[in-house]
Amino acid sequence: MIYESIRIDFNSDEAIYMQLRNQIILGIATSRIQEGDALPSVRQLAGMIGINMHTVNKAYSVLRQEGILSIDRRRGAVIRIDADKLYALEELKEDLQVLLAKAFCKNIEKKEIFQLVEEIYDSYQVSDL
Amino acid sequence: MIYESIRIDFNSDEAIYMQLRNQIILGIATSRIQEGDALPSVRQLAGMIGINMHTVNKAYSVLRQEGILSIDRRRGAVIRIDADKLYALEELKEDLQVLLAKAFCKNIEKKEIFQLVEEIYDSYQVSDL
DNA sequence: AAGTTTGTTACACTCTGAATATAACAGAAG
DNA sequence: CTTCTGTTATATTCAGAGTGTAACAAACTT
Repeated sequence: MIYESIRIDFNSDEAIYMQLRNQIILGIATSRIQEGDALPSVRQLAGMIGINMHTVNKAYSVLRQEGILSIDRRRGAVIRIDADKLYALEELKEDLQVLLAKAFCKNIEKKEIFQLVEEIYDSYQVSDL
Repeated sequence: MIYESIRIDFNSDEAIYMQLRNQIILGIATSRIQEGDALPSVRQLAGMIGINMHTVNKAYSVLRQEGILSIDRRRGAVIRIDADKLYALEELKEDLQVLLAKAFCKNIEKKEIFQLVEEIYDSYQVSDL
């Protein structure tokens, strides 16, 4: 993955460590990061992006807690896609409930949502062919 | 809508005004609040839930900015479902990209997501028959 | 007409979390 | 042995959340 491509919006109301976490997850989904890959060290990535070491560390910690990163002392931070789908599904459902409720308020039809999901999810699928 | 049914988790890391905003949106989607309905005044609702007036006011302000509430001086806060779908679709797409990326990392298949979307969205549809 | 309720705004305060900075430590790698 | 790693600790600044009190004009109630 080209870590220089990571862009942080410092004017955003979203926390930097959350933006970083999201971009890493997106990087995995788009296969720019692959399972087993080692991420840069917290100091390296912090230097690349231009933020503090602890901010990167927090993003890694969140990803580790979510079961996406596995931080090995010798290999560094490694992508680990395991299968704790049970909790992930529960979490996804709660997030979708709020998201779809607003979509419903905006008169966005189910067909349009299906199209969106299809479009986005397929863009993740194709990339590891 | 039974506003006494609104439950705020004070131990949550999510802001109170955001929890309230989400519950109102969910209330609309599940037809517990209907278009044209007038919401309680900021002081009333604050008294019901047991929070400050300004917190309720902030939730209303967010909903107003999202084009869901229309605050009229004489009629109070009224549900207004208008059609600025263009921006709503863009926003939904960005949120879905992150959400589905994590789902992809968790090996949640597209079929499972479709089932979730169908289940949730239908629970909104049926309620206004 | 008088009193009440409304949304709105303003100011001040506490508290939490985000982000940064600096520093130190043990373990692994060169 | 030196360098780099993750990790932890302490401290600071800053923004936002939440609450409290107060005031105002407009609208409603009686």
